Amino acid sequence: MKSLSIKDIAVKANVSITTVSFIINGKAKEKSISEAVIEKVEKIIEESGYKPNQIARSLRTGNSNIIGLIIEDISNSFFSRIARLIEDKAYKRGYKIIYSSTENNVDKAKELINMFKSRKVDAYIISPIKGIEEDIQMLLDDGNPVILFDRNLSDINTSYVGADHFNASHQSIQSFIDQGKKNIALVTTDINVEQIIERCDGYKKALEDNGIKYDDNLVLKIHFNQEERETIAQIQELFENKKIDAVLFATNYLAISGLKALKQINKKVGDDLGVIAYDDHEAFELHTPRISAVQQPLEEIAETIIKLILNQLSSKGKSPVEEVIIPARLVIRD
Amino acid sequence: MKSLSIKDIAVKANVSITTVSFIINGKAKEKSISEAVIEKVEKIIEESGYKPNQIARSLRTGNSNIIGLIIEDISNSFFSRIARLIEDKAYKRGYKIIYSSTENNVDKAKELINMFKSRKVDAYIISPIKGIEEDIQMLLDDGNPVILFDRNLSDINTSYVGADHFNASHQSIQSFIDQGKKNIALVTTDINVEQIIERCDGYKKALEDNGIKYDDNLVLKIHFNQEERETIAQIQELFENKKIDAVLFATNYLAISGLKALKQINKKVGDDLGVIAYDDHEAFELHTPRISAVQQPLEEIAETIIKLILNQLSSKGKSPVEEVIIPARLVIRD
DNA sequence: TTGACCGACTAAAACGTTTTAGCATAGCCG
DNA sequence: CGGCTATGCTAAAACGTTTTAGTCGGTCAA
Repeated sequence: MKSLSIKDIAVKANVSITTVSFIINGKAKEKSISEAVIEKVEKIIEESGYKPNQIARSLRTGNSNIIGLIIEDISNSFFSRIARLIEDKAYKRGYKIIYSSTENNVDKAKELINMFKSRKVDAYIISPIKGIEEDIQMLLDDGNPVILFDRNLSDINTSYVGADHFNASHQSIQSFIDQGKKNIALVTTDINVEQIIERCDGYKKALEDNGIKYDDNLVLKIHFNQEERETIAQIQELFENKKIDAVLFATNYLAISGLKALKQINKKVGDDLGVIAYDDHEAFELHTPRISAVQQPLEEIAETIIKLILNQLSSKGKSPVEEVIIPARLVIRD
Repeated sequence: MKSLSIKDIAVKANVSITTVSFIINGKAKEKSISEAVIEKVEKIIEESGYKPNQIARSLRTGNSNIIGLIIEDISNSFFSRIARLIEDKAYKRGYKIIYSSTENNVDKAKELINMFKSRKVDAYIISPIKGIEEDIQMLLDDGNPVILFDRNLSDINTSYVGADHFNASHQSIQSFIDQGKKNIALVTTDINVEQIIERCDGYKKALEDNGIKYDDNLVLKIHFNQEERETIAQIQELFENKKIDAVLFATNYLAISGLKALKQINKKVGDDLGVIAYDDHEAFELHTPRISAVQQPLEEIAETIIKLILNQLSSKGKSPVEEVIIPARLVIRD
């Protein structure tokens, strides 16, 4: 069963395709189509359930009303929540989101960009990784709106929205120190992205500010794509061999693995062992004792991203590059 | 900067558009294009970084290589994990996923279907809700491949993939009874979807099979879109007013709210109060004590969905309708 | 020498829109 | 009455592909 085209409607209404198109696009008044014709055509459209073919429309107009969202991993709750918020807000403005996960793989990320490019998405929202600077620069050169979020790429001059990772991390460590902790570990990942680096820098700076010597042995860098089992083993090794009275996990999934690790070796979180996780997670509120976490203001981040994107989309010319750094909130629990 | 078109390539290579198209689509041999020309054109394509415009391609061929995925809520870990798996598998076969969340809203679901329809997606994967039967039937009538998952719609005759909710639920309750529990509560949602109904039916049947009378007062139906605060209050009320020694939560987010509720009123999960959650969640493994859960085989579900979709896409004719029910696994913890 | 066939390629239609440019007719002013 | 403007509409080009139905020369068998 072929679906209806604008032509079918035109024939049924006994008017030209042009007229139908004007009516569909709300230009009827402007183009001085008579009230009678407008009504007739609208009735026919209504009755027949005709929907314009977006593909043809996109081909003609050059825009797709689709925004491409490229993230690390949709199954990570930070990203899935952001995705949901962005989707929701975009949807309300008539845009659809088409997303994909890079899994921190440069090749996949490049492929995704190409895929989106050939699909002519109207704008790109990217949580980038090192190694795709060139591809992003090409998008910018072609005049596409691009917003980076969560992590910045210093070489790229485009708008960015993210939390203040440095200060959040600094503040977390400071809170440990204020509680009298001295041997503070950091469990982080080995992926080389700005937001992770800032978290490390905040850690170092806080130690330094308090006259505590930075000890490389207390920092564990976990390889990104490895099995959780291995991660757990490495964390256990760290805690068994070092004297540690507090730990900052640089991502929520590391914190989850870490808590599992501690549980298995029967190390209790509490007064003797402080834990803060970067990025909140439902599990933390529920854990006994409850785990403190750095909360990124997801709603605000999503809202800002959409705002910037829409600005760029409406002002055809170059919009100013904006970097929005949003404070994150350390939620101390128990 | 306009992006390149096939015409630019043709001009550069001094051949016709047709020839370039054949080469791009791997039909060069078949159409007897000479080796020399193939090489020349491929070189130019390579150098110029030309990518075919998928929109024009879709318009012409009528298919988009996009599969539409309609789910309840991408920020729910069950769905985000499934989405990730589906995306991954589809991607490997050259398909992209475009997804959207219905939030259990019939109007939004209908709109999404229309949106996907006008975008000419090649196939639909839908976790449906009551009230969109007609729309789905229209898709089927138009000859679109449609796979339902997670929940079935009895009125609709199309392929379905889901877990065996009835038995998983039955088994969960049976395990409570085997431990000597008598007053078993069920916390579920009020959305009227088959998979939830099956979970309730499993609950009832298990009680009946063991000669325990079904008590309506032990079943709490939570309104879907309400604030978590309210949910927690209702659950607390249930536990404060009834004698309950075990509870099955029909979804993972209800279990999370439930555990928070119990924690607040200082009711300890353990020997005196058994808890099982439907759908696993990282928080359960981490909880003290660890929470038992029904695990749906996500990997298998995703794989089956993709397999069915690809079958339908390749066999242009009507493929047989298949209902695949996959056993779920009750993981008893602690 | 002819006709059939083959190899190597191409012209042009078609997909379903949007949009530019223009065509009647009518009314109005001077 | 001639020229203008407004009203109400439409023809046709264009967007970038794929694909059908060729064309054009050459080779080979009869």
